[in-house]
Amino acid sequence: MADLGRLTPGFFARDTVTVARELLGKYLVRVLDGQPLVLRIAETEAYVGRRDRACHAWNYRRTARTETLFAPPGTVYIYLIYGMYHCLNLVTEEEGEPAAVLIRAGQPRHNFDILAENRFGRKWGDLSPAQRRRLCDGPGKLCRALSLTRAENGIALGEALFVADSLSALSLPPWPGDGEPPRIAAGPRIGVDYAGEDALLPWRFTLTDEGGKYVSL
DNA sequence: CTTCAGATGCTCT
DNA sequence: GAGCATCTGAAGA
Repeated sequence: MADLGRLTPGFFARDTVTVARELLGKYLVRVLDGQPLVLRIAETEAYVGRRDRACHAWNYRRTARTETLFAPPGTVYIYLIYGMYHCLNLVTEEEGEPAAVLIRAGQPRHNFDILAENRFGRKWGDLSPAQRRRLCDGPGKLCRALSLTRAENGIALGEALFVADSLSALSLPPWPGDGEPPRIAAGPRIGVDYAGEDALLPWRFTLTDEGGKYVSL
């Protein structure tokens, strides 16, 4: 029953903007030392190399870094940004089409103490309300809380990291409000001014329900 | 609540 | 050598 409810490569082998929208409300699971750290995905962005100047692999640009974007759908793409933070992406479309969804924010759902330790070096109970609210409300913070680095770049979704459809698929109790159909807003992506006209594409998606408190900036 | 400077190192020109 | 799909802490409104 463990694999039921996990998103498969087929989910990711589709239009990237659609995948970015549909990942909202799904559960990102990071398994660390046998413990599942669980976030409800609250903010995503689509990057499409074929046509998108904001994408590292724009116009099929192939370098050591972008090589992962050409991998099969469901591959994990993690890169270092500003010398000290990491960004988590999930590769989409057919193999050879360089595209991915950036996971920008999530709401803590399970193993709060480990998430808090990874990010602040303290347990959940010792965090201020502001720290709790901001635990995973940005791509760098999310990677820190989940202990994801370039060590995980290029792996396939599987044992160490995967996306689940529901909490029940993880044998976790329901979370109040998570059962409702997600309300979604779209807007321009963050920090891509260098991309010219493509910076205006409404390819950033956020939850606007309770999850709206957990999206970046 | 807001703005702002500085951190820090990899990637590509 | 320039720039980057970011974050933090300090200072002010």
